[in-house]
Amino acid sequence: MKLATWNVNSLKVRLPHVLDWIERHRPDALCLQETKIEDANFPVSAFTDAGYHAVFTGQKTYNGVAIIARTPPQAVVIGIPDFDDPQKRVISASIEGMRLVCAYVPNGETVESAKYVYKLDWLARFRHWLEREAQSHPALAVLGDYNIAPEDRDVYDPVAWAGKVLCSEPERSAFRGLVALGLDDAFRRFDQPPRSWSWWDYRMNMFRRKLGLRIDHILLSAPLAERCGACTIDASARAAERPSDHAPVCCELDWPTATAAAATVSPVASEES
DNA sequence: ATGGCTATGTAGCATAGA
Repeated sequence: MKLATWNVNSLKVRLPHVLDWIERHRPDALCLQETKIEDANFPVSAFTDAGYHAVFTGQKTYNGVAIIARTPPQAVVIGIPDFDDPQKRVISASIEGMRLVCAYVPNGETVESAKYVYKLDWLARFRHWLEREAQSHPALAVLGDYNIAPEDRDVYDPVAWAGKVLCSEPERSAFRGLVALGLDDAFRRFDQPPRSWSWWDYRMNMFRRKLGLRIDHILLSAPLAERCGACTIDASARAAERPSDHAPVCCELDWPTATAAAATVSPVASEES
């Protein structure tokens, strides 16, 4: 079972990249952020043709999230319930007996910005909702662009970024608050190369210079975390022609799936069922 | 080097990303 998350920074521009990526990696689910596309224009058939189902909520120009999955996502919920946010940042659904939350956390712009206040308020509401979600869904995965570098080792120049947006203590505290719900940062369960990033600024040749931040994360509840065998960042996607500024983050779980079960069921057994 | 690069909406640039 493979789960992934990728901020594509426009699904219209990045659709060929995404189709190529799912063809090569065959994730069971891929969470997308910054689709920047209205629902009426979502490229449903491109994913259907690739053998995937898609659920999504989007808007023109900004934000927009989607879950692409090999099996039909069930019990789809748009947004954070009881939070009337016009910005399309959250979609959640169930597949293969687990609950997936796809999130695009606000950027915040600068710590002096009103957008930063919105970001912290948004994160508080997100946490409050996830606390209940974790209770009702023991197998919970929260994937997305958190726009938070949790620790100094997630930043290419922690001194220069100290206190800045994405690295400020209130943001890091909010991230730890999510972890405190029993959600484990899958990437840090394993030995990783030092200076692992998921985002590189388009400017100043930051990718070529290997200067970035790790701000895209997969958080797993205990039943999933203990079955997680790997978590990696596919930085090669950032080297593509016309890339997103983010790379996909991917985790593998030892988790039974319907497709795997169907392959192991004998013809006789399936006739009896 | 408070710029730089990319995408969108819209027809010049402004806004946003992080």
